Amino acid sequence: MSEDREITIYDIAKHLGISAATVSRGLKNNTMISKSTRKKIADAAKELGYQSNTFASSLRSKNTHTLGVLVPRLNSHFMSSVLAGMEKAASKQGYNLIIAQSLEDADREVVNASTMFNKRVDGLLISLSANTENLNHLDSFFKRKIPVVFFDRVHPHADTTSIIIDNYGAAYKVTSHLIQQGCKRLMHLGGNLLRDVYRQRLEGFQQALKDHHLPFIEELHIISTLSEDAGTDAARYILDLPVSKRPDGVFCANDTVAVHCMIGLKAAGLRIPEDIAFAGFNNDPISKVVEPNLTTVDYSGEVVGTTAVSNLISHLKGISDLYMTNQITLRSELIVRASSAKMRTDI
Amino acid sequence: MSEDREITIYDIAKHLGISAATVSRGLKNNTMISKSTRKKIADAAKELGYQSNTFASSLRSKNTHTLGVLVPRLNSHFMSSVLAGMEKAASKQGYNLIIAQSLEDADREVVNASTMFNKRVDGLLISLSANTENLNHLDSFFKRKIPVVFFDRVHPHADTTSIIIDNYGAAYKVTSHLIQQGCKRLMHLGGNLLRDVYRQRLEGFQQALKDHHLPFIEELHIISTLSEDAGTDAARYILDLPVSKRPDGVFCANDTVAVHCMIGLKAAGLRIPEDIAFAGFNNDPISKVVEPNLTTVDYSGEVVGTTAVSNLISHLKGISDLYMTNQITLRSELIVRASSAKMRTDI
DNA sequence: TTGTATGCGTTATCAC
DNA sequence: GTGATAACGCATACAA
Repeated sequence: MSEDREITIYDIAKHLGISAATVSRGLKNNTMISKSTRKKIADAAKELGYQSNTFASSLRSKNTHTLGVLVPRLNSHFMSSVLAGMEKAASKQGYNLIIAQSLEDADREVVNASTMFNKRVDGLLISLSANTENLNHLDSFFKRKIPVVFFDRVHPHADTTSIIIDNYGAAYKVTSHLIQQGCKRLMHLGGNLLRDVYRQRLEGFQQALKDHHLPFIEELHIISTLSEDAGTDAARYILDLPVSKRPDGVFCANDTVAVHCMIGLKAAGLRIPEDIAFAGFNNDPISKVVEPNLTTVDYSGEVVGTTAVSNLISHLKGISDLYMTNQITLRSELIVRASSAKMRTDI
Repeated sequence: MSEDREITIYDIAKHLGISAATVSRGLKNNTMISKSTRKKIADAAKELGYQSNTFASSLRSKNTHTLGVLVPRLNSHFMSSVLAGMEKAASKQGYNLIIAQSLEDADREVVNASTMFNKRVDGLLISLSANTENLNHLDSFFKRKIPVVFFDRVHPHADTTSIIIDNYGAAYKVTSHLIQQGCKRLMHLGGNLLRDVYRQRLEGFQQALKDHHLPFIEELHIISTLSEDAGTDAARYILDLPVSKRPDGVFCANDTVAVHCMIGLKAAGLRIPEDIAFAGFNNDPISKVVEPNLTTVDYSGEVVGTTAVSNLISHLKGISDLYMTNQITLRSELIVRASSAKMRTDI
């Protein structure tokens, strides 16, 4: 009974004895069309089971109401919060998300960017892979003035907006806090320095040391992927150090590496924070579960996501200024928990 | 200098003095076209900065190489693993993902399904919202024979494949394990029974009780959203019970609720597993962090994702059988950890 | 191996 | 308010 042919506005037009143009307008609630015909059109559409064809529309109207999202990995707590925020904000405004991950591989990022362009996304949201070195793969976007918004793993570029937090300041604050708790030999478990986020966390750490006249000890600076295994490895590294060379406080660039380092040390009988204090970054759910609870930096992935999308869409709609805002710095907050409440050792 | 007009196959054709049809074929490496012209076309494309327009192509060829993904929430550890797996499998086969979340709201799910259809996704991957009651919103897909694959939160339907694990069996095993550890008053912290996953976990729990001649105690059956707060609430509920009425073992439908219930009880001085043993579900990262580590059921979200996508795509490509496989049950495994290693109380 | 002609479903433009 | 028509960029049936 049901033809396999697609039902089009022409079918509705024929059904009602009006033109396809009118149907097209009516379906979009164009006020030019009389209220009564609009109603007739809507009814006929429902009756015939009409479902608009988005890309026929896109082809003609030149916009897709689709945003491309390019992330290093989908499956981290932070990133999935960001995506949740993005999806929420986008769908509220009638936009869809097409999502791809680079898996920290710059080549894959290049391919994905090209796919996004071919799908003619109205805008691109991107957090760079660990080893992306330039933005050549985004040139098509820049040339065609398709707005690009960076978030988290950003890269300075004139024509874009970046959504970030003050990584430097937060790291400075965390480190100063550890120092105030009595730490004198501080360690840093950091991420890839090619990415600003991790570089700035390192720099904030270093500056805090300097301001408090403490040394930056190369031996106590480890760069890793910040994974669970990296945390376990770091614990082993610490345990292998002569006791006198061990750190008495560790600032980690994320919570995962912090927690699994703590677990490794605890298993070896070290006390936290008495022997070694800890602080992480992200306020991941595990930070509230590990014992002692992990001091960390809280900032909302969801807000990062909604902010990025809102900014992009308002730019698309021409609501924003002529030029895009260049940088949006979101709030972050130091959350002090037991892992850094070091007992005073000088009594 | 750069026109704002899009560069099309016609531009390439003109540039080379050949027909657009040849260009179209050449770009897709059609072997009909001589190797030399193919090379010329590729070169010209690069030179002119050509970028194919996916939906002009889709309009004509009637497939989009895009899969729709509809999930209750993006930001859970399990779901983001699933999505990561899906994206990996899809991109490997040249497909893209367009992702939306229902936020556990059936109405939003209806809207999203319609959007997906309007975007003419080649297939749909869906995990149902907590309160979805029927599949009417998927009728357009069924009618047009657009393949739909359910995963996790599934719903039986003739024309679809479901990717699941044996929730009943896993729950039965977990519960039996708790009983073997000496638990006699078992509690269940479950999810919405409208969803098979949670219903089956309950049923496996109940059957294990029955088989071991233990009672199912209504008072010790709580249904919740399985959130952190739900865990905290459950702890309070348990603490408010007269000591003699408290459970000596708890089986939770996910790890989040388990862990936060444990934390609440520990804060009140209860010992785990001595006073109350615990088991969860999902093998979430927190299960390896909480003390004692949480006994749980492990199954890979990533495998769920890749399986769902592979199955869908092989169906699209006509590689699979004439009819879709109806149900695929993936492996799950009981992971015994300290939270259920109850001391024997009968010595 | 290549070219011609047409249509996919919609919207923009211009006319009435 | 509504209609006729062209155009969006590409792929395909058919012809050569």
